[in-house]
Amino acid sequence: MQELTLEDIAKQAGVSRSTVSRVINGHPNVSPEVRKRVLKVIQTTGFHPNAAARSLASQRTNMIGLVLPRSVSSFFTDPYFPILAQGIAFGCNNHNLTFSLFLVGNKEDEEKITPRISRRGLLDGLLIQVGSPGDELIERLSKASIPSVILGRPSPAEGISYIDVDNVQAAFMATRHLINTGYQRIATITGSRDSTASLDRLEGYTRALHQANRGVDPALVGDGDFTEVSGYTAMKALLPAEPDAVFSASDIMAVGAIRAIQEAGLRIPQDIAIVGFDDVPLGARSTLQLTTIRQPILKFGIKAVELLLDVIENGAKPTRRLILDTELVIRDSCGARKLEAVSVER
Amino acid sequence: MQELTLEDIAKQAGVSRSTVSRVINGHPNVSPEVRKRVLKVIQTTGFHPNAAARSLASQRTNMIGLVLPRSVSSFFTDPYFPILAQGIAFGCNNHNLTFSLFLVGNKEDEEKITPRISRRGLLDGLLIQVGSPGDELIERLSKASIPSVILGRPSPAEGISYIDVDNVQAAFMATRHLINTGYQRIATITGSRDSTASLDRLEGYTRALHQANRGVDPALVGDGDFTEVSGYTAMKALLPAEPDAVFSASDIMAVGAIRAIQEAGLRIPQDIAIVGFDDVPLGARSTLQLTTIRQPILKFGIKAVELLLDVIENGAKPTRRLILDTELVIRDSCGARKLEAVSVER
DNA sequence: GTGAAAGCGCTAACAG
DNA sequence: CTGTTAGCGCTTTCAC
Repeated sequence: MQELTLEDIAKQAGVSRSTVSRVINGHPNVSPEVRKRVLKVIQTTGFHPNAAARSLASQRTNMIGLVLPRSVSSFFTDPYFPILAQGIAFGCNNHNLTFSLFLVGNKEDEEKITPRISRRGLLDGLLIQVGSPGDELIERLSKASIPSVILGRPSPAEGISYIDVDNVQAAFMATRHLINTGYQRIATITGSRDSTASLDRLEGYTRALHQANRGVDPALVGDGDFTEVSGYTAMKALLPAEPDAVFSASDIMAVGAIRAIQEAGLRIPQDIAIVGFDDVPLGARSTLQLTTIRQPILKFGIKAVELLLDVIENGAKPTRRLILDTELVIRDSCGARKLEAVSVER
Repeated sequence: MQELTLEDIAKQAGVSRSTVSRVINGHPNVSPEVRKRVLKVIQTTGFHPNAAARSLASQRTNMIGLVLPRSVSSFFTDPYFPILAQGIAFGCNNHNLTFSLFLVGNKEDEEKITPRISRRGLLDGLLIQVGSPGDELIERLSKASIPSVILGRPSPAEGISYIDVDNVQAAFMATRHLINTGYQRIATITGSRDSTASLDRLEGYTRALHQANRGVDPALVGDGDFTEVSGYTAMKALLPAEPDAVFSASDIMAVGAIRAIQEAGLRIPQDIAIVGFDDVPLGARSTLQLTTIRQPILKFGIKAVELLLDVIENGAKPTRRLILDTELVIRDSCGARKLEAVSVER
């Protein structure tokens, strides 16, 4: 019913189309009274400027996209992505952007989505989740010369703007905490080996051990892939090596590991301590309070939007790097609390 | 770099702009040879038509939005929504639609998002998740006269197109299964009482009981709100009434209930049987294999997109209703398997 | 401070 | 089957 245009509003307010455009876009150089008059007409008519026309004329769509490549199959399996999406949605709401989601399910989707995404006049910019190196999606998309920011550290990272958390430092903290708490045989469960996040976390683990003048015992390094079942399997394989503590590269894998530990009749943290990574809400996934590294996922999403906005507005060069800090959250599963209680008693 | 326009392609192919437009849009009335020639130029130049210009001229954006109202706070807590989002994304990929996500976080977001959504030239249509009746979002958006389909049964539903699963029938099946398996004191844990899904599930539970000539014992009806912790709390409150089976209106609440049951030192299904609803991947949330009602969530999303497309293309009237079927998935938690095994042994 | 006018890049009659 | 032409509804110089 309301097929109103700028022209209609202009007529009703007794001004020109340009003036209406100015007040809508908050430009200066409009006399207060005229502005008021126009605003009033807009209000009463419930007018909304046509988005397509505006995009066409201004060369800005105020839309950004989030691309989750095929290799990110855990979209609905790991709470990480929903939270991330929510953070991005918040960021978009803050800046009046529209948030569109591109889930690449299979090769076919990839073929279809790529041209759609790189079409000009659709998106102002792109947030791209790093996947496995096999995904040549990042390359392809960056060739499309659309402003973009990678979520996570890509490899190689030259000439690419990205946002990441300090995975090395985080894993270092987690492992050092285990060392300081007194554990001797500290194992780790890695994420997919082809992800930089996983590699960085392994690096942090290694560094902490080295700093304590210990070596990395291959028998204490279990291979996971960020899924819960992989955590379970890896832990089972680790058990014969008799670790007294485990640093898991994700909470979800930690949940799997916990199950393996409990099934073996061992107690946490008395027999084996465990530290996770992410601090996602596990709900009743386990009764145990998990000590973990808190990633600021929501903030990560919000910051990613802001970084992308910066790239959109000020150009892709120089490339930006934004590394967010993490935090060690000590709860029950690492055994440090009890230790503390004991020392207090002394 | 590639600021190509239709005109450029036309020039290079030695035809007019309209012809290029025709081949891009797959219109008939283009000679095969010309089509081939144009296609070739498009290919080599890597040309993509400008989306904004196309939207403006055709009055179609090929974008649809999913709106999750404020009352849906469980976006990252319940796997349901990520799976739904994935289904919608698939549907969009199938039809070359762009999928935008509107997460309404708070009242402020709502104020900001509503006008953005109802702006013409942005979205062709809207998928709106039902929330609690308090959300006047549906009303507001439907007033914006943008084609839309509600996800779930709204109340009232007059004049509104929606897609839903047959919650009454599903809950009926679940409860009847419990009855047939031989349980006498069958409890239920409801979802938020202001959601139609929850009300319908309670209705199905009631009907099954009535059909078996049993009444509903208020002491066996526990109030939840679709969160896991509410399932836990509701179950604790139910325990004194000594139920021998429980139908939980969601899997996530069932997980909470299971925890409560186990903490009370009771076994599942020997002491208390339990049936959930949704069939979402619970992972190691519980070691137990949960008998549940399978909702075709992915399909739900895909169908929703198709229904919306129908509304967009053929008008909002008559209003559409699409009700998808569910399925009872028998696993361990209901005790029927064992029963079966026993009867075989006889 | 305000209006006129020229596009933004495409689609879609309408001729031919 | 193909080209010409008129917009789609807005932003944005450029005069005044």
